[in-house]
Amino acid sequence: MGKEMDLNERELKRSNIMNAALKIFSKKGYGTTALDEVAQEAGIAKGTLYLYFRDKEDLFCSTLLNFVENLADYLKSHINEKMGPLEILESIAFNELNFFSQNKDCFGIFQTILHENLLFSHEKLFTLLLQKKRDLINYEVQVVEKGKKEGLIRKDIDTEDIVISFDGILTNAIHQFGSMGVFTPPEDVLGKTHSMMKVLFNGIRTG
Amino acid sequence: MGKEMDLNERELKRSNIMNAALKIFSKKGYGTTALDEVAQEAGIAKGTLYLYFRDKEDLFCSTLLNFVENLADYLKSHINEKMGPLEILESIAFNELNFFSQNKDCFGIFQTILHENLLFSHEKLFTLLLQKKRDLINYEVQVVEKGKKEGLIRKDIDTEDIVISFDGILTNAIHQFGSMGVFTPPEDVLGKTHSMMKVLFNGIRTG
Amino acid sequence: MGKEMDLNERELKRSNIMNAALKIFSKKGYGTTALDEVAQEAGIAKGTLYLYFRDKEDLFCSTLLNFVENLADYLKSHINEKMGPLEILESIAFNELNFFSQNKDCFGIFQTILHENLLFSHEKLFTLLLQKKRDLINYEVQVVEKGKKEGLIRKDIDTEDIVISFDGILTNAIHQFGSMGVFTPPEDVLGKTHSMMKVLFNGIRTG
Amino acid sequence: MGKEMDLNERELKRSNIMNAALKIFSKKGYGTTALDEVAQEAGIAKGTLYLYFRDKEDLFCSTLLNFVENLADYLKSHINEKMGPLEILESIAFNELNFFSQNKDCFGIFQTILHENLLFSHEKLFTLLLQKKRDLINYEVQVVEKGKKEGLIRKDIDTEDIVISFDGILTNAIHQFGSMGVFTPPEDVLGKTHSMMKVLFNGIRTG
DNA sequence: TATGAATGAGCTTTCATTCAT
DNA sequence: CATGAATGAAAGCTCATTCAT
Repeated sequence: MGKEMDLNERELKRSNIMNAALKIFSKKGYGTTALDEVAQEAGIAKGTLYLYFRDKEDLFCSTLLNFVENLADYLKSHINEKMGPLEILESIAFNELNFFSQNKDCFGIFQTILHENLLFSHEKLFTLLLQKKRDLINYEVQVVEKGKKEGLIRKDIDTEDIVISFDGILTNAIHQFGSMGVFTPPEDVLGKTHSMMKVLFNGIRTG
Repeated sequence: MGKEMDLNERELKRSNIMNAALKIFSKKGYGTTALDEVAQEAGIAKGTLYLYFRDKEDLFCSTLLNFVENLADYLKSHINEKMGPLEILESIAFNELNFFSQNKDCFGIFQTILHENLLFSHEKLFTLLLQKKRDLINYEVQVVEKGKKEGLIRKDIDTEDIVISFDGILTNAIHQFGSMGVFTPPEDVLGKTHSMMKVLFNGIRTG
Repeated sequence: MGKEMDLNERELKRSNIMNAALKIFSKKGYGTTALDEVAQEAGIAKGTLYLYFRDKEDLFCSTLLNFVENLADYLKSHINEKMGPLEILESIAFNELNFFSQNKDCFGIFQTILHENLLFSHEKLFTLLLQKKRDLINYEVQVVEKGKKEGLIRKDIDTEDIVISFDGILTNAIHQFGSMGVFTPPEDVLGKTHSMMKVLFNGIRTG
Repeated sequence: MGKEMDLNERELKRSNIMNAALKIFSKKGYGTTALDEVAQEAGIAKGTLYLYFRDKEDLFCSTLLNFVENLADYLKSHINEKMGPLEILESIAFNELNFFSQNKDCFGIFQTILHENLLFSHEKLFTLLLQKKRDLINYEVQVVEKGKKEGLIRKDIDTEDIVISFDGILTNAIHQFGSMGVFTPPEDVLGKTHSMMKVLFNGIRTG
């Protein structure tokens, strides 16, 4: 009956759906989420989901992939060549905290990414998702290595351990933004970031 | 089987089921886990589950509660009064890493605890579970406070931030033990722990 | 099917399902009826039932309510203001017998209404159902009272006893229409009704 | 290990179980009754039921059969050869009302007998049950026929219709004793019986 | 005999997916 | 393209029945 859809328009609608899906998957996890609810959140009919995504798994993986890409782009956009390694780590921390404090709906997605990933072990899309996650980590590894070379970061700790620590601190801090965290969410993200980075950079031990 | 069951025997069977459930829930999360699989893992019939647990939610919450209690007990059993605050943190880190490296099936349960908790907001058992988690964190808060009083820990970082960092580092490290971790599991947990704690205690910045 | 459904169409489909349900519930009672069979009788998939009814109990109560309403409407449509009390009772008897002789599937529903009502004591729908039943009985009470005032009905018997007798005779007669009745179904309902009413109106004693 | 059970003792235990079963089946109907509850009511283990009854159906039919036999025996024990037909009908009515007013638990069993009978169409036991019911009705038929011969009962009404009316009035009256009847249970059964029989014997029409 | 833990078939219910409109 | 009613496979849960003790 009608016109074919503009490619951009299609991409826009996909994006709209993924935003809704991100919200619901974040809140409920994969297995517990009903597509009914995603459709409702997106303001479309359930059947329409299948015009844009092959199936639930495709929607899930696409949503996560999209999210990780958005996050990575956001983080990269705040980094420039003139920054030193420590500055870069601080920037990543600040902007990641900032990103999530502005999108509180998504705080649960990290757990989903980490946890439900075994479900789809053999899917291309999932491999791609894992790759994206790895990319971010690899980038952090390079930054730390560079810091070591420049004599800014201790060489007696495995780069691997440093990155794990950095990511762990960040992830856990983000999680505290969620509704059921033990501590209250920070009013100023900047102060929080400094505090966190002080732990990482200077340790907690005195003298 | 027949004849009334010994209370201990009943507790033993409950425990057996919870071990199976822990494994499956850890791997799949709550929503995606089918009780069929739990029953099979436990070597019992599906209906038998309902002799020991009211429903799926009860099984889930009981399993998590039991797990957290076991972990807390394990950690406490390795702490004594003579240890200083830093030693205690190191002990918690070492033994928690150790616990999970010996129970690799369970590495996913942390995400489940953190993430799927919104599902059952109004259940007593779940409240209890949250309480247990909080207990552990509160204990860590006390240790850090004591460290500050004794002049061992910097007073210019919020205790809250320190605990978040400590837990984040640990949680993320544990997660790397899981099968799809970015890094390979460490052969010696002791070395890993020292490395992690070095980051926390001394920071990553040089001189 | 697609596109929003007409309200009348929805009501029609609900009605179709309730007709099937009436048949099966009548034959088997509540507890013994499997929704599989209802779906099959209605010519739809099992899942479709849940698009029109919340659950089995809702289907059951709705079906009974619908049935009682239909019966009441049918009976009322044959009564007019010019009829005397005895004529009205005879009309109710005749048309109720007639209704069931034309819908033999439903002869068992009375027992279901009477018997399984304790199951759902606290449901709104069920309260409504009881109310409908009561309405019919209250109407009969009024008719008998009017008959007494007009000097057509003996005043030395409790109205309550008269109504119980009237309903009992009718109910039992209807039940004889069922497949395992002791007596064979009457060929002419009119004759049967006269015979029944003769018992009620004139008693069985001679002279 | 032990003695064989005395036949009377066995019969006693069967009877105990059937009493419990009668209570529960009366309240819930066949399909909705769980044997757990019957066992609990009888104060025995669930498995023990199977030492006395082949299966649920056997328990159900045996219980009904036993009940009908008990009722019939009770009714017969109050009839003697000197009584006239009308006296006999009145005796049946009085004693049946009396029986149920003393065993209010059982008021629901009539519906169960009438309704759920189609379930077991091909069972010997069920045939037997139907036979017992028929026996009672046949006896009433004979009494009415005798009444007609003696000129006490109108010959212009089918015996069949008279018996249906008699049973219907009784059944419905008994049902009013149950908790959800529209009318309140009578304090004196004797008065109630007279009232009911007045309807049957003399009709409700004046002059 | 009596027990009650264990079983698993079968039922209720949910929800990803399809397809006629 | 969009819809949402319909589907049916699969999941949670119940309970009649069995059997080791």
